[in-house]
Amino acid sequence: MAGVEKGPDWDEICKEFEAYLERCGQRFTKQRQIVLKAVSFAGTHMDAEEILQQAKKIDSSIGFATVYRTLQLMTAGGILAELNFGGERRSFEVVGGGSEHHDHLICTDCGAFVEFFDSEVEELQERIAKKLGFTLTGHRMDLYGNCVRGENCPRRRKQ
Amino acid sequence: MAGVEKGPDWDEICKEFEAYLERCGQRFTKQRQIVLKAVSFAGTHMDAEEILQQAKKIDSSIGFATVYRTLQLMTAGGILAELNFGGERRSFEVVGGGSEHHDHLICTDCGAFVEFFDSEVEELQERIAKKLGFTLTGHRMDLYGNCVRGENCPRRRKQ
DNA sequence: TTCGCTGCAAAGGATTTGCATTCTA
DNA sequence: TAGAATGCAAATCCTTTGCAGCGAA
Repeated sequence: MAGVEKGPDWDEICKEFEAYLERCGQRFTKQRQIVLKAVSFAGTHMDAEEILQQAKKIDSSIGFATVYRTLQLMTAGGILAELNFGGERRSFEVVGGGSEHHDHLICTDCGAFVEFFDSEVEELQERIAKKLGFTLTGHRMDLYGNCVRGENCPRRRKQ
Repeated sequence: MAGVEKGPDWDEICKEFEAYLERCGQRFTKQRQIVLKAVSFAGTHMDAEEILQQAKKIDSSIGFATVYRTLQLMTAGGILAELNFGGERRSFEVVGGGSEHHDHLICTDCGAFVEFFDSEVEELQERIAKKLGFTLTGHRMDLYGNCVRGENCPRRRKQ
């Protein structure tokens, strides 16, 4: 069943990151909290620039280095996933903190963006991996298409 | 059914690129042929550096600029698809010239790489896109997992 | 007091661009 | 011959790193 994703729970995600940091003997500093807050803020994927801007609203002294270092940590800790949509710059989205896994559907005309979850896809992927002799640990699936708005789409990029 | 992909046919892919260039009022130059040859050579994805090296074997005077410009053209023309596997540098693979579409399965331990095609996946994706009000034009699906070789894998990166 | 963390600035790497020259239709 | 395409080098853009000072256990 295709449906809409559930957002991450702040407390849970916070706890998760803190636990990861502790496991690595690292500290859950003010800046790391701010970056975490910044990246969960939008509820969708953001690139480093956007995350920095958001973080700066909370503490303007934060710099790129801290943001990048924190993003790396959070990705390693399974709090964030890294996304790359064709040609665009690297971006990140929350996958920890009880946020449900989802895939993406992107309109190539206007950039409209839908996140969805489909259990059939998940099962099928398991079966495929198994058949090919792999133990599945993760996946990403991006669908590209044109949204219903078609030629009337206000954000349409090309005619 | 999961299976192995079919490689591109050189004549067909050549014709396809030439037709695209003609449509855009551009020329099918010697260098563009060489880059095309270079990227179809390996039969799998290659990054710009690898493509340049391959191209230089045919004509050592070719430079990065030409390679990048040509890759961009070929991607726009639907001859190549751009790939980004987590964190690694951008790479490209042939999707035109009658090469069959496929998805990827990557071992996160050793980098083992399998290309597969599964018609159930294709159908399912169509259904999902339709349900969400999109006309599907393309997709990519990457599965991550651990290959059978497990701890005995000679190329294993981490213990 | 120690060791990790931060911010700054500089370094690094990949990709793109400007320009004079060369090539192709 | 005109407009494109090329190769070089310089410029950009994104990301990482080095380092001195700051902060938390």
